[in-house]
Amino acid sequence: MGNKKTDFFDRVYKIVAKIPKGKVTTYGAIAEVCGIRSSARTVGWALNGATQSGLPCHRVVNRLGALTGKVHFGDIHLMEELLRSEGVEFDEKGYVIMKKYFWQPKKLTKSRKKKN
DNA sequence: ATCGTGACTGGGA
DNA sequence: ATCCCAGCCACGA
Repeated sequence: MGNKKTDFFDRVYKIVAKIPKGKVTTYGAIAEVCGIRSSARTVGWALNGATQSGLPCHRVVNRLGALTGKVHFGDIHLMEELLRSEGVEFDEKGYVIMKKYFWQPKKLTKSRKKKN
């Protein structure tokens, strides 16, 4: 409805929830889909309250494929294990192989009233 | 109202 | 190659 900024958070949650299992996406990608291409930080801030929302925030990494969210997860090992259990592979640096597992979210069409 | 911070990103040195 | 700086948006104090 008329919500503006709050709607932004909702979009982030929606997108994160749509991340396919075994795939990951970046803050920047989500930000762009949300309409704030230039502010990936805000995405992380939104997820800050999403950790308890039951969203697969462990599938969200930075553009390098590093699990930066481990700070709020408490254990980076946990996040890595979660991704590994989904089939995601890491390189020697411990980064997700973005070239293989990066998932590009699609823009949320507001006009999806008909046809699904 | 302003100021500072942050789960980021890109470009420059 | 690595390190540093500036930009960006939203929120808490």
